[in-house]
Amino acid sequence: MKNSILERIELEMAVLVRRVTSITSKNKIGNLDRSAYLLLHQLSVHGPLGVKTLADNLQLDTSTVSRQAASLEKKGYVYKVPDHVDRRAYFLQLTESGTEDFNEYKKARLDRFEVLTDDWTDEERQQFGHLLKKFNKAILEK
Amino acid sequence: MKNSILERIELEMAVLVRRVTSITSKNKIGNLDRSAYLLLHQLSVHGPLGVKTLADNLQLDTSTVSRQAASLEKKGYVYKVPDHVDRRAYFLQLTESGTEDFNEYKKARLDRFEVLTDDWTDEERQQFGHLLKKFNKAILEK
DNA sequence: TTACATAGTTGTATTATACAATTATTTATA
DNA sequence: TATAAATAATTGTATAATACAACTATGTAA
Repeated sequence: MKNSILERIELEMAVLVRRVTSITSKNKIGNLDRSAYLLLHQLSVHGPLGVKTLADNLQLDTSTVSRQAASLEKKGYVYKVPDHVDRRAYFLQLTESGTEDFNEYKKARLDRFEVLTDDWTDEERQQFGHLLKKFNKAILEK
Repeated sequence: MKNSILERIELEMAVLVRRVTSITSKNKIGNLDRSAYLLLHQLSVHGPLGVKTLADNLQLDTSTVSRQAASLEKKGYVYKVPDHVDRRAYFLQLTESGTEDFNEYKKARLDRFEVLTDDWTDEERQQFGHLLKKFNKAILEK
């Protein structure tokens, strides 16, 4: 029945979040945690962005992003570029070392996922990626 | 290529954890948060368990579980049953109100997942549940 | 019987987060 | 155009979930 499928998804999702959280709280490769990673990911994909935009994209409060940004700035991973059009705002720009460490962290994550799915078929990996993306989109929109 | 599939999984997983965390930090149905939910889930599936076993199952520190248990006890969701074999330990037993609120919370979660996947095929839901489970198992074992 | 191990608790610290108040600036309105 | 409302970012404060370390009481092994 549909309901038992949902029950499985529901439970495994709770477990997943619990486990992944517990992994990422330990596995700090270099100086990056998951939050910082997602922020840098945004910058690496979209180029320089302001705190507001990042907060929207990451579904976080601006105060949270502001602190994350400050922390990344202190580590030399990003720097602030004034927005000459709107002088309240500025853009967070990835530094070279930020880019480097981001890539290193990403590589380490990929290696981890590679191991975790090394006995999966390509079809399964494909499906999993597809469904995760679909699910994330649903969360965002519904 | 295999690598781009992994990149998708890797990214969507980071996003998923971020989004789900942000949902569950707001959506406190009744008195339950995700941690408490998983603890009660353990009890509801396995029957009365001690702090140590719960901590192992949930991959948490015993101190963390101890506090969660204390908090659930204060809310009247569980109570402690002394273990007469090992007098250092006891079992956490679900109360009636604990069971009730657990079920209510679970129902609310299921409804949420129902909405999130209402335009999915049964096949997709099935696959998603299956792959999540497989992935969780991999995290635990690898 | 003494030493080591274990179940649980409590003290302390860290991290990620939100909300509220504040400052500086921009946009809209009267 | 002058003033009011909105907005970008920061900072103060609070909370929640977590870990590690120290401790107590009890159990197990040498």
